[in-house]
Amino acid sequence: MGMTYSIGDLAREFDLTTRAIRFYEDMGLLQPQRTGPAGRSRVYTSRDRARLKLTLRAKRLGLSLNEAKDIIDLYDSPRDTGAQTELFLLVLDQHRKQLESQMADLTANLAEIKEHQREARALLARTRTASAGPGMAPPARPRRVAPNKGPAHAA
Amino acid sequence: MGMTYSIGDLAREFDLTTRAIRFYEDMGLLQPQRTGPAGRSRVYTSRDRARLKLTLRAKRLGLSLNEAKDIIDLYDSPRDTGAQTELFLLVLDQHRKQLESQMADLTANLAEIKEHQREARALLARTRTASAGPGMAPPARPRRVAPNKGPAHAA
DNA sequence: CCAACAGTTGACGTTTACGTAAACGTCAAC
DNA sequence: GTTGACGTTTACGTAAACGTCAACTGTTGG
Repeated sequence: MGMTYSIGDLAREFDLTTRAIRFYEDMGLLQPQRTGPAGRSRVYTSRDRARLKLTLRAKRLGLSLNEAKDIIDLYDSPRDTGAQTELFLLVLDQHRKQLESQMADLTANLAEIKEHQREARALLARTRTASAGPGMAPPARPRRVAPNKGPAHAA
Repeated sequence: MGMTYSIGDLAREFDLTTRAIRFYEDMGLLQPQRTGPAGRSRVYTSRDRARLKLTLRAKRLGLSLNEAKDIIDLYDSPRDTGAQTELFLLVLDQHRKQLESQMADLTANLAEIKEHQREARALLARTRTASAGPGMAPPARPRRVAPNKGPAHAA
């Protein structure tokens, strides 16, 4: 509920430096309250924590901090009027399309990797059966070598 | 087969500046042949083109150029010995895990977006039926508003 | 023949996302 | 009463990924 965190708490939890967290504040991603004698220490709410979490996820997806901020701000922006909500939907749709195209990139990349893995495993199997290496190793581990049909790669 | 490209060709095709392409060369991602009188003009093969394509995909997934280079170089590195192939497989597996975790991020993000879309559409529907706006619009477009069960979001 | 256009090599500028001191305050523990 | 852990600000540094001139060269259409 009224859970709060120090800057060190968040740094530990998300494996960040405090420097980074303060930097995110400068970028407008976080707005911690202040406490202590002269209001020098930062206090983070669970809302801050949530924003930080979203920020890091966005980063892992290759977004800049500014892009992350735009999106996250959008998420907790007011939806008082119909117009605001319509705009919200519009932007969401853009964002969604972008993510879906990224998903395509990812899928392609993963497919390529799997193909390379198949090739490499097949190569290993052949090499091992061809030359009985030092230590005598017959069909060591069959490893599901698959039929290997189709061309090497087609980006 | 022996297809070649000028720097401008590639720039147009991939919507890059020639500066960027030359920069990628400096980073070791491309190694075009030279042509012309003093070998001043660059000529790109389809292999260069493929590497460029992979580079851009890696970029879209948030990788740095150096990371991209490491991976792409790995892809067309020699697999002469079993040891090399084993290492190759090892690195591929690392890379694959990373992509799969990114896939998880992406999926989570997409789910959140869809949830927000549902919420926003529901909000719009309620607003529209509550106040008959200027222009008289009854259940305009039903838009599949879904039952709306479960909490708002759970990152 | 000449302008226009694509290409070349530097070299410096810019933005992003922090790292790295320096220099200090505060509080609990020893 | 000082040490250590944690916090603070200000400020400069840096790596990545190009953008943006500047100052040419080569080539091609009119």
